[in-house]
Amino acid sequence: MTRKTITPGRPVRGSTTGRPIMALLDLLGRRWSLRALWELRDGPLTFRSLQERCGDISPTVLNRRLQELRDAALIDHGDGGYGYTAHGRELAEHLARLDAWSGRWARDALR
Amino acid sequence: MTRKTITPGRPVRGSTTGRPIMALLDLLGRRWSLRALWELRDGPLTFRSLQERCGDISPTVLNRRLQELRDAALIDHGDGGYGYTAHGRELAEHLARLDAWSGRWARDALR
DNA sequence: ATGAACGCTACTCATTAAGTAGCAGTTAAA
DNA sequence: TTTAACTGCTACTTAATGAGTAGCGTTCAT
Repeated sequence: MTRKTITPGRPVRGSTTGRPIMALLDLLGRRWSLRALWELRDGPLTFRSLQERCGDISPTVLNRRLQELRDAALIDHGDGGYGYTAHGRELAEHLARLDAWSGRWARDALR
Repeated sequence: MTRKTITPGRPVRGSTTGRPIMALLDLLGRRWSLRALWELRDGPLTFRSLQERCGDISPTVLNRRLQELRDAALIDHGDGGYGYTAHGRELAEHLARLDAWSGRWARDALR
């Protein structure tokens, strides 16, 4: 099996430069990637409970995303299920800041 | 025409809570959303040059993403083409921080 | 009036995700 | 020692989304 792994340093959808940010935007721009990362914020989750928290996302896709995130060393699968790696935790902090920001965005950007 | 607009306060793919972060993750998790926002970082771009910078993405999809981002008040279309709104600029700052972070991630997360 | 740029829209075809079923492995209790 | 409930998946079919290409109706400068 040849997996479509996202690896910084290698070309990526719509970019041949291999700049890390491109790899990252490609990875996170896939359906459910961001959401899955977000749902792990309070600690590891099993495959099935993560699936449930993502609104009963199809296991096919969830599994694909999890493999990609694992290949990217953002999550791993250990005791308690899927959880952040050290780098994943750093990325999650960025998401937490986005969460705070999104409140303001929601309050006054629309209407 | 009924557009699939992402609006904080309204339910979204895989979530019925309407939390702003859910709307945001859904919006940004669509293909080319993040990339398009990223490519506007140095100033407004025309539809066609934005398309070019995204690796000749199909105009159909680009247009859809741009409409969504416009509806979300993250970009607008004025002199010089598509550019950030005030909120869009704030979001872009988050992306800039991700860019900085991704360098470290690339350096020591893989191999 | 011609050409070049603009922002699109309309198609067809390919890829991706959704949705549902179920399997093989582990654990723990009866 | 089978039963039950969990685990992480995989295999399918169908639906939705994106890719790819052509070209239209503007505006602008020549």
